[in-house]
Amino acid sequence: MATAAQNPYSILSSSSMVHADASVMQQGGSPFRNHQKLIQSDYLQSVQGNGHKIGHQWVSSLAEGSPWSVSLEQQDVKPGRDDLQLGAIIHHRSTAHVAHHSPHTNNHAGLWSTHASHNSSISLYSQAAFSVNGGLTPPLPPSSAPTQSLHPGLSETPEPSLDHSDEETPTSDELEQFAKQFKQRRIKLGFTQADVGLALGTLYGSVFSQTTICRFEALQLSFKNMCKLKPLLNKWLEEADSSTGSPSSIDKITAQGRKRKKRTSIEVSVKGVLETHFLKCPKPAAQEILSLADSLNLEKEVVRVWFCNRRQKEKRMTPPGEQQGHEVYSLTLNADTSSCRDL
DNA sequence: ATGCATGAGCG
DNA sequence: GCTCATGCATA
Repeated sequence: MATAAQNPYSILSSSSMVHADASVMQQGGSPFRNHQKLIQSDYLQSVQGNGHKIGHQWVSSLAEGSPWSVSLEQQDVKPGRDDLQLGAIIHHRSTAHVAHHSPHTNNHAGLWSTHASHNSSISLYSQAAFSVNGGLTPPLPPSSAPTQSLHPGLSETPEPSLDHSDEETPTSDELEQFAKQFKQRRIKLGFTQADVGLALGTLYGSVFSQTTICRFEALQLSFKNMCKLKPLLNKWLEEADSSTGSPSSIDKITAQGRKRKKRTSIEVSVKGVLETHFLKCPKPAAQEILSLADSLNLEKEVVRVWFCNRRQKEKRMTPPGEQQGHEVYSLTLNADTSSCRDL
């Protein structure tokens, strides 16, 4: 496990690996507690042919009456910490303003915007730091032999007799297995999650972020989403260990500047309230959202999004409360979800 | 690793 | 205005 951590290039993700490894150890049961529900979804989005969505969408959509007003504000004022993951990419961040938001109640329009800071708002994919190798060239392959298969006896790994060659909808266990294996191989090969995401772009056309790879490995995506990504990751895996060392496409999809609303930080106490409401009513009506937002001194949109995210979280393979291992079918969020009338 | 956010697509 | 896939920014 420590292999990747010794990799000098891995600084940026070493911490996440450590955490993640811990969770891998305690897997056991099927995490698909919402399985039925997951399969029910119908609309298919198919792989986006290209991962380059250069976005100015935020800015443009603003023009047409969105509550957030347009601004050229630079979004980051991060103290130190995050700079160490910048690796080779030189990018310039400016320390503009600090406080950004909500001293008071439901203020619409332009809370976190308004002051234009003309900064070069070029936010690169910082987590993909050494993206100089978008292809399959491990920064520094650890000593372990790459072509070898994963060892079957680490935690338990029953290894279902499944060939990763079929693209038929896998079972939850298969996905779980694959995810676990994928992660182990990935680490052994000396790649970070960000590397993989980038490589997928250079190799197959659709880039993915560190976040997505991470969530895949942790089974934190919907069942369908997992199924969609599996073949791609599988291909990468095959490529990766067959072409260890061979230089590949060295192109890089460098970033784009996209204006994004500063992430709202919701206080724990407030989260508690939201959580409570969610349990009572996971799908509050607009009016309720409004009053809730009002009483919590949050923007309505923030509350609305919070509920959306909370619902989505509920639908993941690995539900919020537990780490995989035991199946606890507690909250059975039903699809119909009529809005609540009494609160 | 995860919280909040965005946007496509769909009623 | 929701769901879903996805990701920037942050802890």
